[in-house]
Amino acid sequence: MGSVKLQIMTIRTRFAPSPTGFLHIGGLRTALFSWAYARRHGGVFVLRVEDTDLERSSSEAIAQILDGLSWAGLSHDEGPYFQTQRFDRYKEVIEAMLATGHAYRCYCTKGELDQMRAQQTAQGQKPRYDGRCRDLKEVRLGVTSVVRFKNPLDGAVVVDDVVHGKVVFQNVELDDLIIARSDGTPTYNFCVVVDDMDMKITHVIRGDDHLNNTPRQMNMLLALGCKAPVYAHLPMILGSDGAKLSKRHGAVSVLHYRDEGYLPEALLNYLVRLGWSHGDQEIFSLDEIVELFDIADVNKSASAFDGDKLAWLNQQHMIRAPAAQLVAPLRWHLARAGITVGSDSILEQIILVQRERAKTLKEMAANSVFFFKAPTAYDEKAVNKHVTSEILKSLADLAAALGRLPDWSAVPIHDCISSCAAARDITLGKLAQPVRLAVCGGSVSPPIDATLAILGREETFVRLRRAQEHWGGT
RNA sequence: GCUCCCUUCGUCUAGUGGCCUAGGACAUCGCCCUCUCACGGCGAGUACACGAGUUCGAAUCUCGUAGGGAGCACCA
Repeated sequence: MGSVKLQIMTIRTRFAPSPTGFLHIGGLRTALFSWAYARRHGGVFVLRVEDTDLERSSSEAIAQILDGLSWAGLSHDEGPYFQTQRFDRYKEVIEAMLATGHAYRCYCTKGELDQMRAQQTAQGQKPRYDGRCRDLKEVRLGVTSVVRFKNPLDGAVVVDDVVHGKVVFQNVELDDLIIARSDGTPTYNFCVVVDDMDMKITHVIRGDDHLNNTPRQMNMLLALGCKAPVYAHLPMILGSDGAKLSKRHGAVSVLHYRDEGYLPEALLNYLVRLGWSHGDQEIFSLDEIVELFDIADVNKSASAFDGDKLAWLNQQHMIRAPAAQLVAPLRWHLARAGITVGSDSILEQIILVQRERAKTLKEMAANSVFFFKAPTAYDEKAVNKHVTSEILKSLADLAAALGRLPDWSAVPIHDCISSCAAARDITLGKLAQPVRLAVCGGSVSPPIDATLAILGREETFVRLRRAQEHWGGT
């Protein structure tokens, strides 16, 4: 038919973690890119758990990965599928490949294979299966067989990668990989192929440590009469020292960032800027990421993780977010610091005055404990510096003046402190610092007027009196 | 060892032959703002891994070299 084939293809991406450990930022970024790409094109984001390694997979890891994704807000449209629940399907495909001659049984023992590899390595060759069982006619008794894929012997596979461009692999470099172990269970590379085919994945977005697996997967797809998906291999994320991120070295669970007081949108913003940019823009909302992100713009080189920039972005997001949105997480962090807060309104007020002086919610919580717990000690150095007998007199004046204020809010409080200072012919700072010490115990807090306003009249007087008594005696 | 990938300020990046004596951001340092701490504003230093070639002209194209990474399992 000569008509133009205009097919509306639904974009389908997938995130396919193996539950052998926690979800770390590398995995989260892969998930983010797949998610964002699907969202941008109105596609479907599939979650698949690659748990064929029964030994190393755990249900705790699965739960942890799911928690991490849900905290980050990367919701999937399909799944989670579990490879362990698809063994019948894999078996079926293996039988079919055996029948069509795309796969064969191999009776080589582990010992034989080890010996083969040892020999090849000794000769400076790449260790690989030499195909000795490829054309075997009869079964070998007494040895349980594995099943190998019959990889083409010549020609080349071209991976047309969205981020790397065309990458050519010679088939001679590829050997016949095992697709079913001697116990019949399927192996990773094969499961991926069957799953991507069955789940109609159109775009495979994954770490570039998989680039070398791709030609084999494409060959298998071809043997199954299936069109290869579009591949995009993302560069890796390295530790802050430029070394590979691993569990032993710097890799932590994404939930660790929640515990440290980071906003998921800030983490995602940080991750999307690793290997990708949009002009000079640094701050992206989740919506903007969905709207602007394109894998085609991702660059090829690995990037190092920079905690300082993450912290800066986190603060920027806290400053931009509606205060109400930070109430729940701040309450959570305060609770972790031993403070339970009922009222939303006081938390909103605190957020408004604290967010430009904290990089994380955890830090904000720590800096805000004094609002709920009177200081048990005063910073000695600061007291020596700011509290004198003269100041103590001014403090008494101020307490009296504050007591006469009809309206307890920041502006009148500020005017009151300033006029008190002016009356004594001292700067505002000279008076504000002792007050600050009295109410929060240290020399750092939000502006003194806002601090007292939030603290409330009663509490302010209690703390002022206590400090005056304390300092008066020394 | 073999195959594949990567290489712009300390870090993340802009840059697709002339707009580049290389732009932005984080970090660093200085100044301003200022009741503290911050936020914010302004400014400074700092980079095209190296070597050849193509070209009137190269961060950008080609080839080498070096360095880094991945893969080469009955792991994923």
